[in-house]
Amino acid sequence: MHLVLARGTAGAVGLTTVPDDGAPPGPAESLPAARLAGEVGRREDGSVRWVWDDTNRWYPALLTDGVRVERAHDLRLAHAILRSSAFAVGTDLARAPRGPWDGLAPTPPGPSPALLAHAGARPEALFDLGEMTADGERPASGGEELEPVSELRAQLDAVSGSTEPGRLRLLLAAESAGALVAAEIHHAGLPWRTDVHDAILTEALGPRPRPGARPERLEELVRRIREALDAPPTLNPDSHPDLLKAMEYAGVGARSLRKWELEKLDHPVIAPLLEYKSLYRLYTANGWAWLDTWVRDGRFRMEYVVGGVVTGRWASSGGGALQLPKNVRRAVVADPGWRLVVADAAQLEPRVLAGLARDERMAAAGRSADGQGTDLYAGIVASGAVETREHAKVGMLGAMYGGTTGASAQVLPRLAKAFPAAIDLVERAARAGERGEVVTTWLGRSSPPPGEAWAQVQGLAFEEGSGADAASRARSQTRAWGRFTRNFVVQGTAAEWALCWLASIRRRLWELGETADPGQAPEPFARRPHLVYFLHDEVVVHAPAALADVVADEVRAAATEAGRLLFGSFPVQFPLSVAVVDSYADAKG
DNA sequence: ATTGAGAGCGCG
DNA sequence: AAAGCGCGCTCTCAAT
Repeated sequence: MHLVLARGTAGAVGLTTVPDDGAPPGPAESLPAARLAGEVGRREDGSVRWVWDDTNRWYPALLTDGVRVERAHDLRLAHAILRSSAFAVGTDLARAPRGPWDGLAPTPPGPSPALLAHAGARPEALFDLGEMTADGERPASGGEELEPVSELRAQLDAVSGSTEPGRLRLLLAAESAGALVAAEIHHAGLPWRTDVHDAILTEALGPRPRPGARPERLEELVRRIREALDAPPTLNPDSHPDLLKAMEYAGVGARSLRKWELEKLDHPVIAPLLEYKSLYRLYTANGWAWLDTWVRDGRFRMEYVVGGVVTGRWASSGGGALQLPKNVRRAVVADPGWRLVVADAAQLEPRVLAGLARDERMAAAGRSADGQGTDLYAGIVASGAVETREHAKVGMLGAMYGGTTGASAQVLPRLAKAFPAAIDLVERAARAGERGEVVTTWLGRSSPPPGEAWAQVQGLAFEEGSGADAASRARSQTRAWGRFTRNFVVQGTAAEWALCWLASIRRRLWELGETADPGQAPEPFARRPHLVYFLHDEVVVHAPAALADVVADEVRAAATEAGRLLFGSFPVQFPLSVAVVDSYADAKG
């Protein structure tokens, strides 16, 4: 059963029951926003699916009131998928003209709407629609109203009228579960020890400088750089043109300032410069300013953007949540009496490719009798396809990314011979992209069409009297789009596996129940293990110490479940490396 | 003052 | 070793 939440008038909330069997919706009930959390908590029984326009518009307020829901349907996210899915092309939803549900901007997980509503501060602002769209069009803000009940009907019809209702149903459920997870991670926050982070910074950079000044260690390196280049004190190492000029004058012979280019050169400036760049990065991207901005009360509150990447991966906004450098992960420390369970999926993308392509031999290469799986690249070596693990790895990466040079291209023919189904699948995706066609993930997320600029460049190449450069530009653009679609099917399906994994972990953790003593985590997680981080193929669970080992087992079971959800009985395994640690840095990365 | 680009590096 | 996929962030510098 679906329970649809909608904005009512004067801060009221409308609640409508929509049966699963296509029967007409019940009458809309109206209740004051202040009573919403209580009402949701009362009706939540683990089987209802809560439907709302945007998870971040509703769920943070519920969490603040300690209410967690088991299942949701995020209409904004679902609409975006259904609108372009190749599985749903013939449906009314896909054929309808652009409407208020198209191009809705995600709501940031900001201050809690319910709290604002209680405080009486601009309650209508709680329901403001997002502003921008990719093409600059303004979606319905004001004029057109979002009508969640009829939109749900349209979406359910689109799913059942699609060519793959089962897969789309799973995709929408997984995407929405992901939205719940993202909101919960924001709510709980990643445990972050400011004192440890500060110690890391002080050790590397020296004490925190006064505003506008460079840290001691950086200042010292700048002196050495100027000295090695015989440059004046006006040389600004943060200005690339400035620095390159000085290096040219000193005869260093650098064509760029990229780390791996500099590493090939032999000159006294190289060592201090490389060290400067590395420390400068730490200082600017994850230094004291970052700490001030993003860590409050011992928690880093990430702002994930679910479905923010075309492939279906999550993006993030602010804080660089998906780029936490390894050297600051020491600051991620479990609360006293709690542990971190860190798990990452081993060789996720090639395994997903094996499932996608139904490549029995590649699946076998990553499989072990105990069901836990074995190193896929080692298995490829054992199959005799290539000589070394490194060859297997760069070969597979090249196949999935479209690499055309070096060792990766060299071993590709041998992989193609040993695993024809897998390699053929990515090659076909690449050729489809080169023709300007759309490709689709296993569960039904379709790639965007190439776009106007693409067609223009292609058109120019065939025009009368167009030069060789126009033709080569078109050719290189064609290949680039082929690499994109080649990767899209793999990366996108891996993202679907990860969503299913997350959803399963989330449900299993909740089912583990409560411990006796509350920890420092906010309700509803004070006595429960909960997700605190997600990074494409990796999760961190914050768990009461006594539950850490059983949590590790559940996370493994969830990976197996995700594999089954996507690929049924096809025998591809998804092994994890799991560590129970106090600090994130102690999990082997 | 604000905006957009390019360069570079962090993560998977 | 530094090609090939997807991102976000911070910096400088030129354009507005």
